[in-house]
Amino acid sequence: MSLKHGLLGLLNYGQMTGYELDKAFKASLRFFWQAQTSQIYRELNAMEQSGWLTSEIIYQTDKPNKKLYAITELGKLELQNWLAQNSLESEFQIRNLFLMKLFFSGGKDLKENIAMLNDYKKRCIDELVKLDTTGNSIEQYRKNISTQQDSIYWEFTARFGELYYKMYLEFLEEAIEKLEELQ
Amino acid sequence: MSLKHGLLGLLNYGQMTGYELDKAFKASLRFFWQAQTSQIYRELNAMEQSGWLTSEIIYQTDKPNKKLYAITELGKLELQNWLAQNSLESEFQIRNLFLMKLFFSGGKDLKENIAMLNDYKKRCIDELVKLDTTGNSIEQYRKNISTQQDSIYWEFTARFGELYYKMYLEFLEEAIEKLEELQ
DNA sequence: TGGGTCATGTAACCTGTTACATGATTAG
DNA sequence: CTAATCATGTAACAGGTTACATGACCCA
Repeated sequence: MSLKHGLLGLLNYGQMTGYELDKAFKASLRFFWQAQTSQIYRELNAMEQSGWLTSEIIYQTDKPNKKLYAITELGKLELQNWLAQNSLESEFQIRNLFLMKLFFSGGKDLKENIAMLNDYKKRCIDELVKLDTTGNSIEQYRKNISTQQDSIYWEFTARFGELYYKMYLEFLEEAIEKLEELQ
Repeated sequence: MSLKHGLLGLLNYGQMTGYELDKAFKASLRFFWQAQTSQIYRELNAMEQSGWLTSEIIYQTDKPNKKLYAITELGKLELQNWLAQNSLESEFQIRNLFLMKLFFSGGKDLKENIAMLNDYKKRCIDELVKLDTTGNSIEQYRKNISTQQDSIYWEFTARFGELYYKMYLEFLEEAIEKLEELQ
């Protein structure tokens, strides 16, 4: 359970509709968790049934009606509990398909592999550029949504992204170099 | 689909039973992918039905009978196809619950958060020690199972692990320092 | 008149997790 | 006598993915 807690975390900042949550999720949490729109609606339903949320339908004439969700006391408790317990094992695990592919790449020829690593390198640089942009958006959110206390933790996660992709880039460059030596 | 391809990759080195695959998976791929024993058996079944594998029952008197799997031509093709196409988007995504928790940690008090980061730091050091040990096991596998061509890619994935956890450690130390300044 | 935004979902499927079951042999 | 190793799974559930559906309003 993780998407549920991400949604709880967002709703703890204030009431939101599924549509808004979807956008907020994709704007702020997308770097370390991904969720389909359909999954978000499904989870919101389940969370309401668990008593973590309440909803209210807002009738609109010019736009489709919407369902505004609010976190309950039970939901807040659940969020606090989740935040308090650090489950080191599960949270430390990596799942990385690129590494799995790389592990089995001995069967392919060198040139193909060098090309592959160069593709990833380009992608890596893209990600670093994107992070530069989101640095500013944290500034904006900070003023609008939340207390200053939160923003330092948001910056931490952004910093992780920066360090991560820099490390990734370093790794790719090193690997490309080693493969080129074999040619 | 990823576990299936990991299993294909292992079976491409030679015939194995589900039990052996489970152990091989946990020995070599566990760093970047995790799988339950029950899931491995289930996937092997599905893969045989797809015609990627064939199986042969080995009758034993002193031990339980076993089912030896071998990769088919179709399976090899599937593996090669998977290796050839690099799907940058999905393979680049991170899923990290620790970061999600950190993102929402503004509500907790400083001391708790510093303690949490220190727990992760300890765990990080543990992982670095573990990787040091597996460095040797690659050496052993290299001689036994496969051609020398493969081993460079195995070393790459181990190197990624090293860089990753060093980066993680650096990140945690930096974050702890910043939080301690706020006290 | 075609595409984007607003807004909600359902259905089917695939993948991953948890808990449980069986039973012989062997090493400490 | 107890725990580990060998060896196979099943069942139920939780979580994630893909494809599809609806329909009004607004802007170019």
